[in-house]
Amino acid sequence: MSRAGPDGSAARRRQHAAVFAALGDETRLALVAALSGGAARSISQLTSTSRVTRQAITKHLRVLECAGIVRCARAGRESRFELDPAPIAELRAYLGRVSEQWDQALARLKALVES
Amino acid sequence: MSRAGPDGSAARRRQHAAVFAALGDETRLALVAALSGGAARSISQLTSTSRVTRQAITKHLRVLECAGIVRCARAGRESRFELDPAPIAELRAYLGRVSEQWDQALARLKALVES
DNA sequence: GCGATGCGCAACCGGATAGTTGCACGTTCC
DNA sequence: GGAACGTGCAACTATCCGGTTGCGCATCGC
Repeated sequence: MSRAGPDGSAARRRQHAAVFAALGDETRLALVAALSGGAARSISQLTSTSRVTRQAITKHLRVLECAGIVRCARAGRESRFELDPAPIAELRAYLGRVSEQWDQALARLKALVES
Repeated sequence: MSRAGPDGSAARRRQHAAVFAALGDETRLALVAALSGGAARSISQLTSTSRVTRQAITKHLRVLECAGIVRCARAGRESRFELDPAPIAELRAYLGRVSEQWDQALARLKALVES
């Protein structure tokens, strides 16, 4: 398990797992989709299009914030949340490294068979 | 929340969430890394490089299998697991759509400011 | 000032999950 | 045949997670 994968250190893997886990929920994925439009939205706004309580949405937003996927800025009496695409881009790059490693393995196998 | 994001239907979102959740664990991420080399490995092999029990590894492999990330094939007395890169590629594409939507929003904002 | 709005905090609940241990069964190999 | 190996199944525990409710506080608008 400590074999060098497409991942860096174990700490890096832990970080990736945290972001994956944050995205591993339907409601949170919907929040990300709602925020991917670029506009910052308040908790109430994000709750209005959902079927669960404002508190539930708040918890989900905190999870996303801890994973770095989302940033919060207080504006008057409302908390406006905004997407931070950096962790998402990092995750995408990570998945790309996994796929790449897989493709290279297939290519090596193919070359071995054809030799 | 039902606003059209980079996601398709709600069912599609549910599926994505399931795969994200499957990857949202350090141990499972390590398993994926170990299997990304292309070779199929038995449970004992995968356990030997880990600090947890074989049973724990087995459970994690079942989770990955349910998410479609991994396939299992019985070979004699051992179960050999192999990576299926399709869901990972799909997730990568999904993250790409999120980033793209974000970039387009930024571009529109920039155009608006400069007009 | 006062009602309405938006939020945070805390407690609580049910179900999922990560992990362990113990045991039984098929398979391989000598 | 018998020992060693690789798995599967079941039970059990502790913890985490998603969700709700209730309450209190700050802020905005009239």
